[in-house]
Amino acid sequence: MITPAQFFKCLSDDTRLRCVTLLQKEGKLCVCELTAALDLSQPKISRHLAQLRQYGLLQDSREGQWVYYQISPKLPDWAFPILANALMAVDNSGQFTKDLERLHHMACRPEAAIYC
Amino acid sequence: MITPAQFFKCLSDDTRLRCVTLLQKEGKLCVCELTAALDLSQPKISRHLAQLRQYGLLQDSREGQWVYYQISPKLPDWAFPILANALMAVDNSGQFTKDLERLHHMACRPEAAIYC
DNA sequence: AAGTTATATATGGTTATTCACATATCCACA
DNA sequence: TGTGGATATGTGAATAACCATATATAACTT
Repeated sequence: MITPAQFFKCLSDDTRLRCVTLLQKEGKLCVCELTAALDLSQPKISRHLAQLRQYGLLQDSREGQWVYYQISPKLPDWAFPILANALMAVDNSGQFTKDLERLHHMACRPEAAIYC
Repeated sequence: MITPAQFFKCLSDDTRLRCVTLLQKEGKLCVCELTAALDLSQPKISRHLAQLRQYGLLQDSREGQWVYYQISPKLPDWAFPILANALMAVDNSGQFTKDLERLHHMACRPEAAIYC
């Protein structure tokens, strides 16, 4: 089980924090959506997601071609309030707002792929 | 001003997390009290405290021979709930309990120095 | 002023983190 | 079976973090 220090280390990198707070807000996103939202290279995102998955903070699930990530529901009880507070900490920040905008304006999001 | 990622990095090391949560619980402690409570070398504690001070998470104040540290009251608003949750996360853990015990059984704590 | 205690920093070595670039794997679909 | 999009990983380099030991500063005491 993840320790508090390990948990905070997961949130101590800007790329990881942006991924986690986006997932906290949006529920479930695939790698390509996170790549578009954060405007970073796919390998970079993928590595950080793997790290978060290995610590047990994220859970992945494959749906055909896409791998979706979400906050793991199996986290210890103390973790969830901290995630909620982390979201409040970054909400209203310019960075987070831009990430959300890029996500919502993304062309051909997988869930909407049928319309492309 | 400290960023959320920097703030979480402060809490991502076990030594720093133990210092911060002890201070969160006890209010104000000097270096020698923290050294006794954590049962670690004084330079190690001092370096981590300096780091926390430089990020603005802790505030120091000299009182004669002793330098006291406390959680900085000047932290951004989002930081305080996270600190409260961090305390809940480590509370009831064996480590935190032992740290508190060592602190309370410490011989000649500065505040009680007159009785030594 | 000298000695003692409390605290801070400097140095050097080891390990961990992060990144960019290239490449590999996995899956869907033709 | 092959092609392309989505995701993962291997590698090497730059940087940062951490630790132990030794040393330095600061203040109180006698």
